[in-house]
Amino acid sequence: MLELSFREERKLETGRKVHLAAELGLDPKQVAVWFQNRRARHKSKLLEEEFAKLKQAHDAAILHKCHLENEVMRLKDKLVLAEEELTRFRSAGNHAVSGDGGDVMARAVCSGSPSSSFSTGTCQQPGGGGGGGDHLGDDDLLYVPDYAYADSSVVEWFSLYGLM
DNA sequence: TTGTGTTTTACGACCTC
DNA sequence: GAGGTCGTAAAACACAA
Repeated sequence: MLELSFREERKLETGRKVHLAAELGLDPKQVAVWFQNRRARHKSKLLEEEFAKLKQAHDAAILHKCHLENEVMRLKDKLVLAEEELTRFRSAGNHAVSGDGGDVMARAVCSGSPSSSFSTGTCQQPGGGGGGGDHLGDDDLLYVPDYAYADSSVVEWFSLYGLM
C-alpha cells in the first residue's frame, strides 16, 4: 500500500498520511518516516542512473579524443614528409638555377616567410617585374622541376599551397 | 556459526513555506 | 508549526567462508 501510494504521489499530505496509518495500523509518524526514506531511495536511484549516463557520455568523449589525437599524429607525420620534400625540391631547383637549366624549369616564384619553411603567399611569374629586384635568394624562389609533376603526392602538396 | 556488506527504520538538525 | 532534505545510528536481513 505504501509503495502504491508513493507511486501515485511522492509527497504526503496530512489527510493521506492519517488515512494510510489507519489502514495499516501504524503510527502516522511511521508512515511519514517511511515516505522520507522512500524519497531518499528514489533520489539515490535517479542519481545512479544519471551517473551511468554521464559516464557513458564521458567514455564516448574519451574515445573520440583518442581518434582525434591519432589524426593529429598522422597529419604531423605527413607535414614532416612534406617539408622534407620541399627541402629536396628547393635543393634541386637551386642546382638547376646555377646549372645549365636542362630539364628543370621555373614554374613559380613565391614570396616566403622567413619563419616558415613554406609559404601560402601569393605567387608570381619568375622574373616578373619588379619590387624585389633581380636577385633571387633561397627564400624568394621556388622552382618546381618537371619530374615533380609525376609524383601525385607532390602535386597534391603543391596544389594545397596554390603552387600549381 | 560468524563476519561482513546491504537494506530498512528511525531520529536529530536544519531549512522552507 | 508542518513537512521537507540530509546525514547517521541501529536493527534486520542476506550471504559467503
